[in-house]
Amino acid sequence: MKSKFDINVACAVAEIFKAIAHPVRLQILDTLGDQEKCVSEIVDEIGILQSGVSQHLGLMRDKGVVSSRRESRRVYYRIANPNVLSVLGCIYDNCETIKD
Amino acid sequence: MKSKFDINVACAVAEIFKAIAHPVRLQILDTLGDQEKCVSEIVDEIGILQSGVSQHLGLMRDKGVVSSRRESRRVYYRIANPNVLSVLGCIYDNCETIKD
DNA sequence: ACGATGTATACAAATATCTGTATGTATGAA
DNA sequence: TTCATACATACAGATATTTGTATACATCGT
Repeated sequence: MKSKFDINVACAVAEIFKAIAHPVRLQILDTLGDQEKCVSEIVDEIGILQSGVSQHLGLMRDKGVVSSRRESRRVYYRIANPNVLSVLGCIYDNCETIKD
Repeated sequence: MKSKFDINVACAVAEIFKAIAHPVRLQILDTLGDQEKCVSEIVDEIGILQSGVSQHLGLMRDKGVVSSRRESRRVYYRIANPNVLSVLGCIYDNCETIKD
């Protein structure tokens, strides 16, 4: 049986996974959950440089993982791709086993 | 609310995701599903060089994503981490939307 | 207009990943 | 032992990712 994935679909899915597959980005997505947060809130919670957070957010926005809206001086981000929330749900459900 | 993930857990989870986040490795995992296949079967189905398949399998084995057993000349691989199957299930369930 | 705050981006050095070529190792058959 | 099959690995050039520093841009208050 051939793969259900052709190479194009595999590449598209891999792009999503690559956008998630980084410790800082996982922490950002985790702190976002189904909420909306601005960059400075995320910076406070993750504890890395603002430029780094912006870069990671920009990368995820380019891949369609998060979306943003500006409200006055602040830019609010949220998880845009519902599949990402599903996948994160799988992680939480299995977090203990994934850790090991 | 601080992240449920500390940096160590985030790194561990990211390692799993990095092991998955590649077009060829996604195709390998897809063709494996819950079955066991030997390297040459995978090579036939994915259509890339044997050395490449072995390298990707080795990487995933190092990360605990797949496991292997030798039977005479052949080495059979299967998905070892049940979380990976869960996550792949999420992808399949949402494949149409992920593609876009 | 000016300064302060909040966010984004350019750049570069360090590091990691990917992939083809060549070769090595393990097993079984003759 | 020798050969063929099946798989693994070493190596290296190409490419991509990561991260800090510096700076640019956007918005608001005065």
